[in-house]
Amino acid sequence: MTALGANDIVEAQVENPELIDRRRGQIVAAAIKLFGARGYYTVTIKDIAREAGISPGLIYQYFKNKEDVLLLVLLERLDRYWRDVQAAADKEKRPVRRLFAAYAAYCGVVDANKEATILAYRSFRSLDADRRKHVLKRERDIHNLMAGYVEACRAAGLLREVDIDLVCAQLASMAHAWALQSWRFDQSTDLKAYVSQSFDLLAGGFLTGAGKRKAAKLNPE
Amino acid sequence: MTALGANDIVEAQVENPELIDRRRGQIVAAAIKLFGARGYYTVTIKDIAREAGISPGLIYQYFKNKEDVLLLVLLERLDRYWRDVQAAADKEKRPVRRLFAAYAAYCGVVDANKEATILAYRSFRSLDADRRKHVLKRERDIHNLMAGYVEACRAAGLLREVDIDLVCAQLASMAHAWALQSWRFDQSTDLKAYVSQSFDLLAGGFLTGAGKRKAAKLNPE
Amino acid sequence: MTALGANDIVEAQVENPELIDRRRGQIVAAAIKLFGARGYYTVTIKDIAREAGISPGLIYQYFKNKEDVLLLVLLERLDRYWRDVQAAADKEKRPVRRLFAAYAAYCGVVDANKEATILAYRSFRSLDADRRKHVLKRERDIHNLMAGYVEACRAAGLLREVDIDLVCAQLASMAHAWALQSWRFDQSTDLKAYVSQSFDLLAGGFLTGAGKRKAAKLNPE
Amino acid sequence: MTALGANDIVEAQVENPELIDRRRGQIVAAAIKLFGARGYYTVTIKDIAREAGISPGLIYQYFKNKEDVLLLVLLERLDRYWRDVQAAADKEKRPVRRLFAAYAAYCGVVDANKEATILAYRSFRSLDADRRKHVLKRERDIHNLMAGYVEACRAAGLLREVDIDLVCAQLASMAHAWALQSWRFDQSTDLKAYVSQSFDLLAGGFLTGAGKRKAAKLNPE
DNA sequence: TATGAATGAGAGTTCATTCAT
DNA sequence: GATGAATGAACTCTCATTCAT
Repeated sequence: MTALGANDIVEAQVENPELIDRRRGQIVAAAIKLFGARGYYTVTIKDIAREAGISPGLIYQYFKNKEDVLLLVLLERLDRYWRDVQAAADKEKRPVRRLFAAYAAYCGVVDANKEATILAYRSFRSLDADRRKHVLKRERDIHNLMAGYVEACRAAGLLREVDIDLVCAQLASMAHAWALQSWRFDQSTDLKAYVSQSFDLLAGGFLTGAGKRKAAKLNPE
Repeated sequence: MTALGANDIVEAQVENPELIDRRRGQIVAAAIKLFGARGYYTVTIKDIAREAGISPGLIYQYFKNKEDVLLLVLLERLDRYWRDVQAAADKEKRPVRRLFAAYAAYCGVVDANKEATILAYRSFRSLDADRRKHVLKRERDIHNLMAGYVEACRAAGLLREVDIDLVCAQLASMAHAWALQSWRFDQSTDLKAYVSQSFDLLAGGFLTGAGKRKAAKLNPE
Repeated sequence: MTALGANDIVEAQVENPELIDRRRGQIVAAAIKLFGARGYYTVTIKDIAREAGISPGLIYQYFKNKEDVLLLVLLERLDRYWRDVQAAADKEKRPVRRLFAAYAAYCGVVDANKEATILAYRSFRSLDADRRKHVLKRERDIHNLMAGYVEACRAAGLLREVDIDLVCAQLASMAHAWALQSWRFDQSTDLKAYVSQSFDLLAGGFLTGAGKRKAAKLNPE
Repeated sequence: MTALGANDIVEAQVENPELIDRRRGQIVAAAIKLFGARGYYTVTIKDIAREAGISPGLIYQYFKNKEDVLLLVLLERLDRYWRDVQAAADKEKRPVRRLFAAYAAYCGVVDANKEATILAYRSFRSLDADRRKHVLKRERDIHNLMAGYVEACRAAGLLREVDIDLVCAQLASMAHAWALQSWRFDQSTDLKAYVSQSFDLLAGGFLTGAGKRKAAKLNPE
C-alpha cells in the first residue's frame, strides 16, 4: 500500500477507503507542487485546496492538520524513491552492476523530483517528533535497501574493508547533491555524466581492485 | 570584517559601528540559537528579542526585517566556516596533509554548529533572490578554498584525473552528513573516527596510489 | 447598484453578492459611525469589527485593506447625496423651484450626515491616487447634477451671466458649511432658516431680477 | 507675539525665550511642510526632526507631544491669515473696496498656503477639545475681522438686510474653495479671475444696488 | 460528503515617547 | 541644551481551523 491510504498514521474523518486514496492523492499532489516551489510555511491550506480543486474544509476531512499533509508528502516521496530504486536494481544480477543501477535510479528520481528532494531537507524538522519517526523509518528502509546492494559486493569479495553505513551515506549524499548543490557543478554537466563520474569517484574509494575493474566496464569511454 | 558589520548588505538605522557590531552580535547569537532549534518560521521576532535581552523594536534599528536577520545568521556561519578551515589548513604544508586538515576542520565546525548547519539547508530557500546571492557568494568562497587544496594535490601528482568540483561536493556533502544524516551512523561513532574513516573512503576515490600511501600515514591505526 | 456591491472597485474574497452587500453594509455602517466620530487613523480594524459585531478577520474577506473600507464609506455617502438630491429635485418642475429643492435636499443630507461630511474633508487625502479618482468621479456626478439645474435656470432666462461651475461651488460650499463651520452661526439658527437665508443670499448673486422674484415667493415670510 | 512663543498654550522644558522662538520656528516650519504634504498621522516625529535638522528628542524639549506641534502649526497659519488680511484691508478706506481687498488677500494667502489650508480641514479634529478651543478662538478672530469689514458696508448703507455671519461664512468658504475644490474649476482659471468672479457673485447677493455699482468699478473689464 | 464563511490568536512592524550620556 | 538609542504598546493583516448548511 502506498503512503496515502495510511490510516494508521494519518487519520481521516471519511470512511470510504477508495475515496480516501483518491482525495489524498489530489491533495498530496497539489501540496507537493506548492511545497516544492515555495516551502511548507508560505503555502496556505487555501492554496492547496485551490490547486487541488476542492474546498479548504475538505482537507480537514482527510488530514487532521497541515502538518499531516506535509507528513504524507514526505512519505509519498520516499515511497517513490524506494520503488524506483528497487525496480532498477532488480534488473541487474551482478553485484557491482546492481549497485550502480540502484545509484543511477536514485539520482534519476532525485533529478525528476528536485523540488521534493529539497523540500525534504527543508521541512523534515517542521514535523513533530512522532511524525519524524515515520519519515525516518522510510529513510531507513531506503538505507537498508542500498546497504543490501553494498553488502552483496562484499559477499562477492569486491568491497574494501569499509563501513557500509558510511558508504550508504556517501551514495545518498551524492545523489542529493545533484539537487541541493547544483551550483557547484558546471552547468553543462548532464545527469548521465554526473552519475557515471560520481559513481566512479565513490566506487574508487570503496571497491577493491577487482571491483574497480568491473565498475570500469560500466563506462566504456 | 565579519558579516555582522556588513552595512552594505544589511542596513541599520543606528550609526555607531561598534554598537552595530555589538547589537547585531547579540541578536544574531540569539537568532542562531532559536532558528537552529525551531527553524526560521516558528521563531518570532519577540522570541529573538527576549532571548537577546532587548526589546522587539530594537531589532528593527539594526535589521530592516526578519529576513535580514536570517541573512546575517547564515552569512555569519559561513564566515566562521571559512576562517576555521583556512586556519587549520595553514598549519600544514604538504598537500595531502593540508587537505586532510581542511576537511577535518570542516567537519569540526559542522560538529560544533550542528544546528546552524541544518538551518542552512532548511532556510536558504526562505531568502529572496537577492539575499540568496550573498549566501551563495560565500558558499563559493569556501568551495574555492577547498578546491585550492585539492588542486595542490594534483600539482603534486597525487590526484587521479577527476573533476575537482565534484571532489569538493563530496567533501562538503560528507562533512554536512555528519550533522544532517547522523541517524545513519552507529551512535558510538565519534567525530574523530568519522573524519578519518570518511576521508579514507573519499581519498581512496580521488588520490593516486602514491597519494593514498601518504593519506594512510595520517591514520596510524 | 449602490457603492457597497462595487466588486469592480473593491474586491471581495466572498462570492455570494447578497452576502457581500449585507456584510459590507454592516461594516461600512460601523465604519461611518466610528470614522465620523474619531477619524480614520484613530479607529482600528478591531474597533470596526467590534462595532459591526463580527471578527476582525472577516473584514478582510470583504475588503482588501483598511483603505478600501474608507473608500466605500466615502462613496456610499456620495451615493446617498446624489440620490437624495435628485429625488427632491424631481418633485419640482419649474427651474428656480427645482434648484431650490435640490439645494435644500443637499443641505438636508449634510445635516443628517454631519459627521460623514466632515469625514470626507478629513480623509479624502488619506486615499491613494487611484481611490481618490473614484471619489472624485462621484463628486463630479453631483456637481453635474447641480449644474444641470442651474443651467435650466439659464435656459429660462433667469440666470445672470455667471460661471456655472462657480455657482455650483458656492452651493456646495454653503451646504457643507452647515456641517463644517457651524461655529459661525448663531446656535439658535435651525436648518430650515439656514437653507432659506443662504439660498436667498446666493440666489441674489446669480439670478436675474425676474429670477429673484420667483425665488422670493419660495420664502413667504 | 506670534503663536510660536505661546508658552501659555504650549509648554516648553527650555527657559530661554529666544531659543524657544527659534527652535519652534524650525520645528513648525518642518511640520507645516510635511503635514501639508502627507497629513498629520503619516508624518512621524523623526520625519519632522530630520526635516528640521535636529534630533527627535529635542522636539520634546519644546513641545509636550506631537499634538502640540500640530496645534502650533494650525495657530501659526491662522496668525498669518489674520496679518495678511488686515494688512491688505488697511490699505483701503472705502468700505466696499476694503472688503474686496480683504477677500482678495484671504484668497491670496489660501493660494500661497494651499496645503496648509487643506491641512486645517483635515487635522482640526485630530486635536483634543482643549486644543480645538485655541484654534477656534483664532478662527473667530478672523471671522470678526471680516465681519467688521462687512459691517462697515452696512453702516454706509451698502448692504442688503442679511445675516453678517452668513456672509462671512460665504466669503471664507469661497476663499477656501480655491484650495479645497479646485477640481471644480476650469484649469485655466487663475487666482485673479477667481477672486473677481467669485466676489462679483457673492457681492451680488449681499450688496444693495448702490453697493453693486461700487463693486462693479473694481473690475473694469 | 462537501462547501466556504467565519473565527481569533498571533505574526511582523511602526513610532511616540523617554532617558542616559 | 542636545543627542539618538531604546522601549513596548498597539497597529494592520494572515491563516489554520471550525462548523452551519
